[in-house]
Amino acid sequence: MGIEERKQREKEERYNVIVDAAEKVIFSKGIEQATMQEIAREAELSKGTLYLYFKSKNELYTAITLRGSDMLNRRFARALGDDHSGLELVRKLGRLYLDFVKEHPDYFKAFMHYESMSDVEELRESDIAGQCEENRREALSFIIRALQIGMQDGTIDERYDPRELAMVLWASTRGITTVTHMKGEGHYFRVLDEMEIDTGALFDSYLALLSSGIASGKHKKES
Amino acid sequence: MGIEERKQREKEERYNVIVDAAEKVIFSKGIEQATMQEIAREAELSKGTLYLYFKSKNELYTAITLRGSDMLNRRFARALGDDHSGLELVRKLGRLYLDFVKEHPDYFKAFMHYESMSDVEELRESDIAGQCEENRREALSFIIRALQIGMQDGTIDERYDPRELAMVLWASTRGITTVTHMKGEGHYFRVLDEMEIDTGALFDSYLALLSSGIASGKHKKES
DNA sequence: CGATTAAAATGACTCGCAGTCATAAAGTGA
DNA sequence: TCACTTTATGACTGCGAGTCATTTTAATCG
Repeated sequence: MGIEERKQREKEERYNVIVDAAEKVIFSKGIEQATMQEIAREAELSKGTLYLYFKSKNELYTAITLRGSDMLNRRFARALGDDHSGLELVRKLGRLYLDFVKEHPDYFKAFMHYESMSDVEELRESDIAGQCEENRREALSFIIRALQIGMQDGTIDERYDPRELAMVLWASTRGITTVTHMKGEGHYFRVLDEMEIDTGALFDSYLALLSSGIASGKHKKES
Repeated sequence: MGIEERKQREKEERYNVIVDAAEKVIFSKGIEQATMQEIAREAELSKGTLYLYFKSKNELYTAITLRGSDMLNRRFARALGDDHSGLELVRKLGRLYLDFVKEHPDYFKAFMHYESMSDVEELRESDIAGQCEENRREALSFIIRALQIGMQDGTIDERYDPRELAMVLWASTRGITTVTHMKGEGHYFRVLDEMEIDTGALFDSYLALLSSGIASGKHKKES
């Protein structure tokens, strides 16, 4: 009796069709200008149906956030499988994040929006937001693991608390990627345009700075 | 003939009355739930009048952002007058930013919203947003100055490009303050709650990390 | 196969708000 | 007091999020 399963599958399929449509519309006109009507049209469904799958427009946008964070975490997970030193792994994770932002600025925008909503009651009731939180936890755990590997193989200073340090790295890297994101097409951020700073160089500076801070004595590259 | 001046003054006064009212309403219910009608009531003016002073609800919120950034910059400016080493100044600026966020989370929320709007056309036409950009430039220039002071007095490694480094510091500090902000009342950020990390300690770690990265050789505090 | 019931989809409708604009009031100057 | 300009008003419009009574589709059973 595979009927239940088939129904389940069809439900997931519809869910994905809707999120696909939402991405098309929201990525092209922005969350504020996008309307549920248009997303419904794009998905070839009625507006009402959208509300059978998502509690609100915001939750639908959260589903997009979830997709982005899934993708990012998959990349992180893959990198952790590689055979690198802990310090290299930490750098690698940072670089993957940056690449992701450059490659998928629309998902990053969704991340930003999700964060700016973090004090809205509505979020807490949403399963989808719950999964986003789970992904955040996982991402952080990847960094912690990389740090622990580094402490074992001697590339990272073992006097740090890996959990605290992971949070510091996560947060500060997020800041750098935000700036990189805003350097992109169509953002109003004058100073960034005027100082003709290359964001690649910016990120390299950042990594060098951090590396020298977290590396164990013998692995610091001092001039 | 002080009539023109008086009119000017009255205009500014009304502007401030409106922004005061907007703060009351928006800070208490959030930008999405706040209505222009209610802000008008709070300001004891009609809704139409609000639109004589602000192009849109978003621009009104931008005016709040401007107030916040003015306040922050004033604090920065004051600190730069103090007699500190460059390295200490850089740390001081970071700490001032953090204190500001803790003291005025609502302004910081406005900052976040302003950033998440940076790709909306509308912003570019707004004088008020222009002043926000000017403030960003000024804030960055404070950091650059602190770095230059440090390079002169020998507390900061002079091999860095101060402008690039300033941007790195600005961006990464922003990331840390964001996390600190989200640790506060009513934010949905599970990992942060579960790991019972103190944000004060987090910031200290961050500062220590950076300091060891940017300090000149003789000013590093190695164990 | 109908017939019966359950589940999913629909789109017309409500409601609330951002933003407008014709009208009114207040201020200015002669 | 009148003519004219500037500022304020709130009724009004348009639009879009979210709802829900109704219809359509699909599963279940005799």
